[in-house]
Amino acid sequence: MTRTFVEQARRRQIVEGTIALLADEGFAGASLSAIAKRVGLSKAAVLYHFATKDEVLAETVAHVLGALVEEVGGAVDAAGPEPRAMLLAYLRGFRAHLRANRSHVRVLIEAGAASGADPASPSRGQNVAVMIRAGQDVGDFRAGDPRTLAVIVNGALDAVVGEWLADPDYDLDAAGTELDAAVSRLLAPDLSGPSGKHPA
Amino acid sequence: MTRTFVEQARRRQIVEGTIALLADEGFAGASLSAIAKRVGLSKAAVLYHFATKDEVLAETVAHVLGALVEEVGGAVDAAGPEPRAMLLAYLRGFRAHLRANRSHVRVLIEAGAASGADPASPSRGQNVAVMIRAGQDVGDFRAGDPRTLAVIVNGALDAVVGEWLADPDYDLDAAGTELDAAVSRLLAPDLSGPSGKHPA
Amino acid sequence: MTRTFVEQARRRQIVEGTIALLADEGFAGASLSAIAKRVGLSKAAVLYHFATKDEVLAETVAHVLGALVEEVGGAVDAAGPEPRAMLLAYLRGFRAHLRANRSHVRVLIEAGAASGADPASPSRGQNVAVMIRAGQDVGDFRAGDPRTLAVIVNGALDAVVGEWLADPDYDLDAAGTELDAAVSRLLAPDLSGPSGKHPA
Amino acid sequence: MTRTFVEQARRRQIVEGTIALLADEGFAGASLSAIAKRVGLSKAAVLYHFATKDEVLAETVAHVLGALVEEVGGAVDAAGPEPRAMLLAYLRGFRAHLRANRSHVRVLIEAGAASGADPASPSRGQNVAVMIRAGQDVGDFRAGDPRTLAVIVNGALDAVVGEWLADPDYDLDAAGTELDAAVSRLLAPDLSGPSGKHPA
DNA sequence: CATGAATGAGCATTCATTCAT
DNA sequence: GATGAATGAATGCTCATTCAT
Repeated sequence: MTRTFVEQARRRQIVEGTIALLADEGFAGASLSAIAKRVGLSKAAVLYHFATKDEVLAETVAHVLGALVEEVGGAVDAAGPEPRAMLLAYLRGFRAHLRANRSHVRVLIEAGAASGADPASPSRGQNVAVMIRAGQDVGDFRAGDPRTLAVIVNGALDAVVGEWLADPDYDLDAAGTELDAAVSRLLAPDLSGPSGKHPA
Repeated sequence: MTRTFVEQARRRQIVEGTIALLADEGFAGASLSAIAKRVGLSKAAVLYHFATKDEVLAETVAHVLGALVEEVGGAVDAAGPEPRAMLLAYLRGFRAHLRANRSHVRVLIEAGAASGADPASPSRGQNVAVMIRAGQDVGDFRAGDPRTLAVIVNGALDAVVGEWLADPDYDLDAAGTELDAAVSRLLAPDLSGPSGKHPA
Repeated sequence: MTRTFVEQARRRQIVEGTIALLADEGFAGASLSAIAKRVGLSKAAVLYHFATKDEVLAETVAHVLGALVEEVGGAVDAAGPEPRAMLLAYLRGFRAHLRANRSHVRVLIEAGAASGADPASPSRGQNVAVMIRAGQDVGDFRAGDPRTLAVIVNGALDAVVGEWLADPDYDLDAAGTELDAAVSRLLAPDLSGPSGKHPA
Repeated sequence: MTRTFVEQARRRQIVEGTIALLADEGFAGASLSAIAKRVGLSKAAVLYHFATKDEVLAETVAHVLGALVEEVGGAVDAAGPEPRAMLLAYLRGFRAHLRANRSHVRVLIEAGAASGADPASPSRGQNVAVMIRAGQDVGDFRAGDPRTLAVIVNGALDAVVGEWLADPDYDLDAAGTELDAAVSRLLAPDLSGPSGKHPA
């Protein structure tokens, strides 16, 4: 179970190469020999460090997801405890992380499309839903099913990043500003009345 | 060039089977023999009706996309010329079509993820952008880059449908109502001033 | 066994198409569907007239061979009975027939290469050998193993025609004149002595 | 680029097996699995050493051709510089090499029939033509188009070897002696006059 | 007579995986 | 640690042939 330092470095190296390969060719083009060639090792060497090709891919996705969660999670935590600020930090941190790690985007998209509905683990939706519910509780956000609102917010966020991936000329920062405003508006409480209570 | 009626029926039957298979296994599992087994034919028989496996997949995607475009496009056109009504018809028609054709959803998702950014052809974003711009011109929608707003709306819409695909217990109708409201809000013009002019 | 007139015409038509196809693509490219397409029939229609694809090919080769034997044989018989004149008629008739039926050449070459050594049936060599032996008996040709001399003459003849097939600019008539001279010389009796007697 | 010694041995082994297979079944029967079975490997193993089945066949033909050219070319060069001696060395060396490598013959025949007109590369004819022209220049050979004379000589040579391939009882040595005599006669200069000048 | 439809066998090739070294 | 060698299973596709109509 305990891995030597060198061993960990080799695994990391293989994962990095796989990310780069996935960014260029997608999962469909990620054969074991393609991975090996990218990393500069033999196929057998890759399978020496990983039991299986699927393990390589799983760890690659986990790594991408982990990096995202770590950075974005940190930013969100740092922005606490007001829900509005946390949600904003989430939106901005998410975009910032992927702008800085463009090659991660395709991994996330295809991993999401292949498996469940949500690219970044099922818990992503839940985390955002929790933030939204908290905002509703303090009256920052309007009423509405938190789960669905979270789905909407995440969907919009993913779509903006995806558009940038497909078209590098697309201005992600400008779009991000637009997105922040849109999320603000769609979650803004009604002017009249208290609302605040979430139903479902 | 002209195909006999029976021939068209067979092709249709193969396409339907492929849709069902893709819904269950995704593109990665859609080998020719899997398709053939699903349809109840031999591999060679499938290739008798289609020149190539890729042609089967292409026609399948085209069929799914065509059905979507036809129904949703019809609903939008019927909703006539006010942009708000058209956009609402788009959101509702899209959900209604996919609720009635659940197996189409995964085809759209994976087809979109594989090719460009947008599942339903690049023009989907443009069509929605045009509706949004029209709404801005008549003062129904607030200012903001139509392209990004369209990306946001479509992203939210896709995410809601995707959530329903991943979790059949998810109440798509309730979520849809929530989504309509959210889109309304995020596009609603500011109370003060006319604005209405789109920048980019 | 007895075939109707129409039936024979259809078979002939298929054979002609196959000859043309073989001239263009060779045996390797002569799939049943390629044959059918060339003739303008369905695969099934071809197999209605012939039990088997191999039967099509066999009859095609037989037809090509038959045409050759008939014309050349006629010319040789007409030139008789002097062996020298007959052999000359053979050489000229062979070239003339293939110059007039260029598409037959590749059929003969590939049929010969695929099966035994001699393109045009094993008996071709024997017939030429008989002519040579006759010439030796009357003192027109020098001594030497008739079988080998026949092999040499036929080999030279085939090579000249093959060269013309490979290079349409090659002057077959000039080469033919050269060949006739060469054969004359290589079979010419020695000036001194009687010889004439064949050994083996 | 550089291949290990063991790797070269394996490739050679596969090539040898392919030669044997081609001798028995011809190109038409040389499927990859037939090759693999002959060598005692799996199909995948053969494709591990060669990128492609066509590469196997190409290297096989190249090997056969190379061995022929090397041995015969060496014999011809050693016989130099008189044209008559060189041509004789060519005829004898060619037969000797193929008598010692019977399995090569069918490879040469079918490779030649498949591609251009001439089994052993287009340059074979040219090389012989050059020898003939040289002999004409020194008055050893009679006048006549060197290209056609080369075609005739090579055709006769191939035919003799082909006859021996088809009938193992055929006495190749006796036939070779006969062939040498025949070529001598057909190229012998006229008794009267010098001639020697080649026209075309 | 002729064909559209269908199929099983075979094709070359790719793949993830195993193993001796 | 790492790799070259090898393989069985699966891939998309072509083929000659069958058969109901």
